[in-house]
Amino acid sequence: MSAVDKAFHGLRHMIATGRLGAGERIPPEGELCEELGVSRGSLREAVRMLAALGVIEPRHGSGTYVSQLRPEDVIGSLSLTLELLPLTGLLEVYEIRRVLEAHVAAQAAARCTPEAVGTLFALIEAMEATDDPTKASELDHRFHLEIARIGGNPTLASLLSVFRARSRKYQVFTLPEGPELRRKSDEDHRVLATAIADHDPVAAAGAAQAHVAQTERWLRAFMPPVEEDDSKG
Amino acid sequence: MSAVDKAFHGLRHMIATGRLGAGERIPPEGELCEELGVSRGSLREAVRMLAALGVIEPRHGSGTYVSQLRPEDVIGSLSLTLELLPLTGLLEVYEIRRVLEAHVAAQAAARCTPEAVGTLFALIEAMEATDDPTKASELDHRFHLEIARIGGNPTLASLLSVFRARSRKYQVFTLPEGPELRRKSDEDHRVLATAIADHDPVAAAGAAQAHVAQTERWLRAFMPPVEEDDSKG
DNA sequence: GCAAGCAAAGTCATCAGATGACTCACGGCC
DNA sequence: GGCCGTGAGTCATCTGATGACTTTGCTTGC
Repeated sequence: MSAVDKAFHGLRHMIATGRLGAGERIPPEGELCEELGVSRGSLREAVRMLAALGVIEPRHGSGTYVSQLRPEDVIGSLSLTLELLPLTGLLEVYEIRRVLEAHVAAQAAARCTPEAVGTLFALIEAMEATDDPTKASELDHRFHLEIARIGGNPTLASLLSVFRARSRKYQVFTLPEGPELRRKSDEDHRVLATAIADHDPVAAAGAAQAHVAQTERWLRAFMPPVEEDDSKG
Repeated sequence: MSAVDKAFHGLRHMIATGRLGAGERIPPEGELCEELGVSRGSLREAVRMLAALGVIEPRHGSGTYVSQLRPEDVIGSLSLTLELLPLTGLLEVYEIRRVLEAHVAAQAAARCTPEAVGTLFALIEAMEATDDPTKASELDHRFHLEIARIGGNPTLASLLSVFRARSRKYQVFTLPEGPELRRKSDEDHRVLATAIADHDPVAAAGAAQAHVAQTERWLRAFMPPVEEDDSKG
């Protein structure tokens, strides 16, 4: 076993067995090097691996801390790499989204509160009011995130969040056909939110599935290639 | 932006834009250091991060290669960290599994071929024939993997594979009640495989969902803590 | 007594150099 | 023609040194 592997599995084991708890600061590099029997360089590579996977978080000048180990911490690590998949992968992701969005919509319909319904319709109105495609996309994301939150499964919510981020890269609303697509999308949102407000899981699931399928059809039809994405260079 | 971040995003960008294609060998460390303007140490940390995420793969003495960028390459990176989540996270994973296993079962019922049916029943018989809980667990895994494969969505198949691995860590079959649980599990498998063979998506989805829910109930009931897992030290 | 600012220790970040280990292809040798 | 050694290329690891950042605690001035 290589030195980096030794350090990686050693650290992971410390966390798995509870010796290092969530949120806790891990020993400084020097101590860990001695305990694990590797050099600082190898240890740092192992630390970076776990950091990329959302398990630990180094803070310059302070120390390295175990993350909260919430589902979104670990699942969020996919967001940086899922968009590297080729397009066939994206279409497969849409199939998963159809199923899961339908499920969370049904769950949300069964569990939603009046306040949650208020939030949903507020987001819809904000979406309909704006002309900025970027802002609309952001509000769309928050709308679906809110439904997933109401659904009551944080792991599922973060998984869908990652999948949506992959889809959102394609910015379908900025196309010439954008306004028309947005109008249809806004309609879908109202149908979905109404079904949730009515506590009608079947209608909500159907509306969610149809909405995802619609987006997927647009994407198949226009298929704009994604090239650059470093908006925050 | 830190040196490691610069190297990480630089490499990721090269892959995202197609400058480095799937399976291709990336330039040696020295060249990349010069191009990205970082030291070898920082570059290596970035390489390790991408390797942990399943995007690239260093081979000692040969070079560093971009992975095939298949869905399982990227999604498989979750398998090392998902088991670090606390138990509440595991139960949330089961909810996702219920939905997705039901979906793939339905898809498999719609798409399955006679050969695939033969494979399924062969696995079932092997499962029923063995007394070794570990081997039974392995065959169980292959059985569900085969259904997911028939379902036709590799991304979904690898996602479910990761989720099942998390559940399998709990080794429910090694409990005193193991034999009885296995008998019930084998029954479930026959019902599921029969529904798929009959091209009955509704029955298949129901059987799959019931099977996952059953496993989940056992886990809630017995809840054996997971401590160690370094079988391959 | 208190608050602002400063100083020092602790920690991670980065770089540079050197050596070892492994892979692979080329060419000589049998 | 096949086998084997050899050397170039590449990644793996260690060591040492320096810089940057955070945190803490103390000093200083009011």
